Order: sequence, then C-alpha cells, then structure tokens
Amino acid sequence: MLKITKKVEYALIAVRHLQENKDKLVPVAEISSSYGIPREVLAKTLQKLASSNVIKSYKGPAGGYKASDKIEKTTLNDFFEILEGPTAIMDCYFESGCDHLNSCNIRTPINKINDSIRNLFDNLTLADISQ
Amino acid sequence: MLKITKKVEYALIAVRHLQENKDKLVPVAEISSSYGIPREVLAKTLQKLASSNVIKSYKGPAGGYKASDKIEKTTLNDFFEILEGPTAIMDCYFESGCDHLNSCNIRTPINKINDSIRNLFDNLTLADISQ
DNA sequence: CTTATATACGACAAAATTTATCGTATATAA
DNA sequence: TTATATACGATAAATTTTGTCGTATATAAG
Repeated sequence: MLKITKKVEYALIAVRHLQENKDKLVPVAEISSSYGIPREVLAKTLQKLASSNVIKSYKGPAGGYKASDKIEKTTLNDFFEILEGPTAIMDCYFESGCDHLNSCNIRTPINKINDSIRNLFDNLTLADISQ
Repeated sequence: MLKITKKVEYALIAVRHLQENKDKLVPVAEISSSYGIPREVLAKTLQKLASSNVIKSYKGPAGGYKASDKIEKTTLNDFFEILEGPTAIMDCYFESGCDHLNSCNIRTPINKINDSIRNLFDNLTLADISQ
C-alpha cells in the first residue's frame, strides 16, 4: 500500500543520472546497464518524461537523453502524474461509477487524506528531494 | 500507485460507522450489508483493529464491535500500520536485500519522500479527518 | 545512399499483489 | 443445548504491476 511503482523508481534513478551527466547525451542503454533496469521498461518511462519536456530526447547514433531546464522545478505531483496519471489514494476521487455513493460515509476522510498528500507533493520539487 | 487498499477503505468505513453508533454493539454483518462489503474480508480487518485495541470486540449472541477510547487519538500512521504493516513508498526503506545498493543513487530522494509522508500521517488522527 | 544506432510505440505475457472465499474453532447469551 | 457472533488459517480469483517482443522512425557516419 502507498508504494511508488518501479516506473517511478526507474524514472527517479534516470533523472538523477542525467543531472549528474549534464555535459553529454545519455542513451537508455547506459542507464539500463548501470543500474540493472530492464531496457524497454526504462525506455518507455523516459519517453513519457521526454514528451512532457522534463527531459529532452535526441534520436540517431550518438543520440540519447539529457535533463531539460524544467527538471529542477518539476514538482513530485507533476512527475508522478506524467508517469502514472492522476494521483489519488482511491479511484473514486476522480472516477465516477461508485456503487456505494448513497451509503458512502468516508467522503470527508478520503478527501482530507488526498488533499494532504497532494499538497505535500505540490510543494516538493525534484530539486528539493535531491539535496 | 499510492493507493490505499480495500482493507483500509473498509476499516475507515467501519470506524466511522462505529463512531456513529457508540450506544450499541455492532456486528460485522450490519456493516457488511449496509455498505456492500464482503463479510469475511471486513471481519478480518476488524479483528486486526480489535487486537490493537482501536476497537473492542464481544463474542456471542448480541456481541459485536464498538469504538474504544483510543480511536480518536489513533494516527493515520498507526491505523495504516495495524492493517498493512510498515508504511514505506519502497520496500528498501525497511528491508535489506537490495541488489543495487552500490549503484543506488536515489537513497536521499526516497528517504525524503518517505519522511515527508510519515510526518504527514503521524500528525493526522482519525478524529482530524472525520470533521 | 546504405548501414548502424538510437528513440517511439503498441500488443502481449509473466509475475506479484490484492481481494475474496471457504472451512473450522471458540466464546457466550438465551 | 443451541444459535449467534468473533477468531483465524488456507486457498482461489481477480487485478495490477512489471517485463518482453516486434516494428517503425529518425539521423549520424562512412
């Protein structure tokens, strides 16, 4: 419960690696082999970060990824949502289709917990947690 | 990702129901049928809360559960840990046996996120989120 | 202009975790 | 003695997460 996924774990590892290698383009294979991460899983993860401009991608030989300017200011909330979609401790926070709507007695508690977590992640950037 | 389990959801529902019915003993069947929760799953969940004295149990006919005095002061951290064990966004926060120890570059970020969440849940009680 | 290398992306399979069910034991009020 | 309620372990079903495979596209270098 309340675990982050491997996708997010791998993304964090990759982001830190890119931040430590700002001078060059880093191909997926380098990160994948350095940290023992399955290549394809990591590749897809980085593709998501690239399409959200957290990192930049360059195709072709000698291509790879590098950190963008945006990376430092990215909040954990944004980072998680890019990789996993909206963050919520329960699906009903976003989706409809709850069977128990009429008898639900935990709306308030669920919303309070959710809002607390969101507030926390909105106020923590990738830069904050790296120091 | 970062979802609470059904166990915790059911436990929250049950706790609120018990708080709203402090004058009587509530059998599992009443909560189970009121909210459409599988009886056995709910039963085991309440057994855990009972053995941690968050609620009190009474066997036999006319038996059931009732909220204890402790319930209001129980923190979310305690509540979650009673039901699911130690809260951590990654297993390596508690367990050993990490393959990547030597090359791990996300110790600091992971610990920072973890500590933030723990701090949040340590400072929120069941009473806090119910209002 | 051909080749080798790297990202992009969808479909599917395997593994792990969560959720639910079943069977049996124990306590106790009537 | 019986009916009702909690206690608890084993196992099955469902869902989610994680990993693999195949193919397409871009581009630097020879």
